[in-house]
Amino acid sequence: MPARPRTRSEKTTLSLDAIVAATLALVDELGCEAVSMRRVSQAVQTGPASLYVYVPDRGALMALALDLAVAGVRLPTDSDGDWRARLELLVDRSVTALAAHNDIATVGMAGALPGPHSLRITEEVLRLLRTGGIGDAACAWAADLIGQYIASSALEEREKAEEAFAARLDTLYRSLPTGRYPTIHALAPLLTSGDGATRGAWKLRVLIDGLLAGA
Amino acid sequence: MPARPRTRSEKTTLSLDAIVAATLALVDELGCEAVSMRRVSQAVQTGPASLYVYVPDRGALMALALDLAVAGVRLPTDSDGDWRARLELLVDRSVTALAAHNDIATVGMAGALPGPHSLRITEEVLRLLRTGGIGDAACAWAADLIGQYIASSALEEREKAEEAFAARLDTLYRSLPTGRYPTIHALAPLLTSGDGATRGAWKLRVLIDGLLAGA
DNA sequence: ACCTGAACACCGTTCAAGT
DNA sequence: ACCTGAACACCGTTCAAGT
Repeated sequence: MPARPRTRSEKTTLSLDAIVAATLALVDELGCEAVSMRRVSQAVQTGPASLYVYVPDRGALMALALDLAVAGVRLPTDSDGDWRARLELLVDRSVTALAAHNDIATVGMAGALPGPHSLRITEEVLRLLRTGGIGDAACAWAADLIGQYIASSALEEREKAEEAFAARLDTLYRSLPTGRYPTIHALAPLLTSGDGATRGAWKLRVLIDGLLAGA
Repeated sequence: MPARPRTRSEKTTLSLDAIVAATLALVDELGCEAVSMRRVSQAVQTGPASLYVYVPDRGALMALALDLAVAGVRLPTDSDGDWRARLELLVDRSVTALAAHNDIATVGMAGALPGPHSLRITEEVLRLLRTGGIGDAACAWAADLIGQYIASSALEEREKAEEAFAARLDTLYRSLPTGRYPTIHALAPLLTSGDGATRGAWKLRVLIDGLLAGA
């Protein structure tokens, strides 16, 4: 076989998709804070300056990675039940998708504008709430509340260090002076009990119950 | 008058309190991301290495600043009404305190352990929920949910750039293709309507209604 | 004993220069 | 036209050396 006359060896052509995918993979591995433009550029085999051809700055790149994290979320279908069952399923899938990518949800709370995949989920949340007969203004605010819930819960449920954090919290609670913190002390076993999914389902139920109570 | 024989000129003695206060002031001014150990050390007139005598690392310093941000929150008293009114007041005060310090709430979501002032608020939230006759397990999970709500809302309501962000969101929503995002398009005016406080009060009401519905 | 200068191994971003 | 080396102005953290 003839020697291949490539100039760039194994190097894949640079593209926005490749850069964003590499970014998300690094977030999975190292967490958002440790993902630098330089590390991303290494992962796609260039220098840091080359990334700026595709992306205006680090924040925009992280926002793209956030949107990619949520790209695979499937919207519930008719066979998934009534509007409420479908809403709970959609929210749960969104939390799971984000939690699977370490602390990528922090990007959303940092004030990035939502990308197309996030918007697709927001659109469906709003549509389901309306199907449920919630008033328009309440839909708008409820979608906001649900968005907050998704981001917070994704952070709480993320795979890396969830149980480790719970254990540190538990130790803290038990070490607290009984005099100043009697209730925390009394409820300490409950405060860190249950896995993320169970707590999440409970919280989401509370949230929707509250919505319906006010309607 | 005699020449003062000071060696260190105007320099205040270094102390943990001074360092934490300087850190929070810089967060107010620049935002968490831009607050570096070097800038803090400048503000207290030393070199960066000196901070490590008082604090193990940047994360711990930010956690102390977070706790300081919430140190001034007054607990509601008997004259503030029943448990629910008092809970709503306490949560509102906590959100306001955090929102007054730029994006300091991000530190909480980044997984810092709660400091004594945060714990004092958690203790009172739990106590009030119990007073309301909520079951112990529900109290524990509800306190968690309320904590998430406080941090998220503080970020949403922070003074810097709240209205600017709402305007950017509004522009985005209106620019969306009607075909793919009909509901967002239809509700666009409502999605960014209302000031932070109004939305916050509404959300908190929903949350507690939901708690009571499930009890 | 307490403090810190200087160094190490990093950052994000820009821009002149190269192909 | 597209890409990037090299530089600029920063980082967090450590530790040997000073007082």
